[in-house]
Amino acid sequence: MDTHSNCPHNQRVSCLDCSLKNVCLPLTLETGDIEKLDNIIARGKPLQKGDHIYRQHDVFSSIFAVRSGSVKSYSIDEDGDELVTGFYFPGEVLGMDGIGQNQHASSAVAMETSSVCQIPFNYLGELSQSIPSLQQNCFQIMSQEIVEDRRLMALLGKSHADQRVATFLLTVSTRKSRNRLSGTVFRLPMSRGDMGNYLGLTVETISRVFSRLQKQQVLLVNNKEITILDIDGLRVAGGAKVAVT
Amino acid sequence: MDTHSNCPHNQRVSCLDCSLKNVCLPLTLETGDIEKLDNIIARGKPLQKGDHIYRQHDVFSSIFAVRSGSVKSYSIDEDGDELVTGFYFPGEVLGMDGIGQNQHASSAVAMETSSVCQIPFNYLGELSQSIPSLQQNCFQIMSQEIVEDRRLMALLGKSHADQRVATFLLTVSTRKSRNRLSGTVFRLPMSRGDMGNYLGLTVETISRVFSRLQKQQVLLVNNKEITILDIDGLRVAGGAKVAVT
DNA sequence: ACGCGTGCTTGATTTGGATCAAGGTTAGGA
DNA sequence: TCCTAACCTTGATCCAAATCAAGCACGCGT
Repeated sequence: MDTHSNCPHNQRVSCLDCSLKNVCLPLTLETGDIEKLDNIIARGKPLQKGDHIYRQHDVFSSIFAVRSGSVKSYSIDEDGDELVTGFYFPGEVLGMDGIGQNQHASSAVAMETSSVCQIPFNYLGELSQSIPSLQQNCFQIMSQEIVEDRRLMALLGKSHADQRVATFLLTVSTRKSRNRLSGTVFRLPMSRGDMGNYLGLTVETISRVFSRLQKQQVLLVNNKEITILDIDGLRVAGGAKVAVT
Repeated sequence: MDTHSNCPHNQRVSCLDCSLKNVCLPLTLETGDIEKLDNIIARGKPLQKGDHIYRQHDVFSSIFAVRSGSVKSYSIDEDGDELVTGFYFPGEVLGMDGIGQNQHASSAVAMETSSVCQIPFNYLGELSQSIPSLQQNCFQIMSQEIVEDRRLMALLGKSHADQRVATFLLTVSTRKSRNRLSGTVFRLPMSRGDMGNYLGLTVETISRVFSRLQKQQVLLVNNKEITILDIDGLRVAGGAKVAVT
């Protein structure tokens, strides 16, 4: 196993050395406190595409932070249908939907080779008792998740197909940028099916919207590789008013 | 002002005496800890229909628990459209979407004469440092909010009008029952427009679904008064499989 | 009590996206 | 390397809910 520290799937990196420390859970922590957090975090070996991090109804014990790769969360409803509930990129935290019921409300699976940090929740709770800003961070991350879910609900409730897809791409773009990656040229790790499921659209509709946006010179689509040619055009497709200049 | 303790809008009730203590924030607290929580909670005079509790973009400082009446939360999007994000009944906590950005992501308004308990969040955070189960409760309430938002997202993403309305009514029924109120005969405090907005449907569709369900002898609708005649029928309309007996 | 406005219901028409159908492309395994 | 299965694209048709339109009922303030 490669332990060279610049390997993105490296297991041994401490939060202190992690390139994500400013976007992940340690967000506002001081060096001493990061070390304490560091001690409770477990880092498993890299996950392969299709490997599960946890499964729906598993007893809840930890939350997870994505270090590299990407993760999809989904649940199976009463009719046996899959329901994609979220996508997670490096620096993002997942699993918090399990706290309330003490069991995971969804399953989480790697969409590509990925590595995640496991943060045992009872230790995190205890640690939060002595590090006020860590407790604050936990509240903030959960609150943010609520805000983003609300945004998506709005999108699902009142937007048309083009707007949903455009907004989704803009969201992904923003999240990639936050990790200092290109916000205009990126790879979408999920299938069209998963994207459609998440956005409440069929595969066919997703495909058609991509074709349409490409015809309008807004996007360049090459399978999963996306190039945003005209980000304002995408915002307009997403429902934004035309800039009054 | 009436201070008689059985008045539902009474300002002076302590959490200890409050009929909601088993469904609200004090959920798992011990008597001594409830007293500590009690000391930080402010109880204003009753709100009239249309009074705001907080407004979108206000600086965040407190979360609120509904004591009586009912509250609607909504936000205004970039196009100036109202977007209903939730309804809150007695014992339910609102305002947690403001923690992440330190400003409220939505506005909250009383849908009828109501009273709410104001819980200053910085004191609550401090108190949580010394009462582990209170911290745990806060995490649980937020986690539960995420789970419920996910459920609604699923509903908005893949369900038809009848299913959305049926599921919504079942949710309200469950929440009324939790407060030891009738789960089959109740008043919907919101307008058809707000309900439609929340469910991603138009007023006309809401109205038609109600008529349809009434024709099917599943509901009895009298303006805002709802009587559920056949709760299994409603579950079937909500997409449940027919019971195999 | 009356009048007015807001909110609700019902009907007719339109439309965006689902569904059905078929062919093309890509990636992974033998 | 080829084969196969999963995934993606494009076209044709259908349908559920939006939109447009009009009348009704309830509650509120004077």
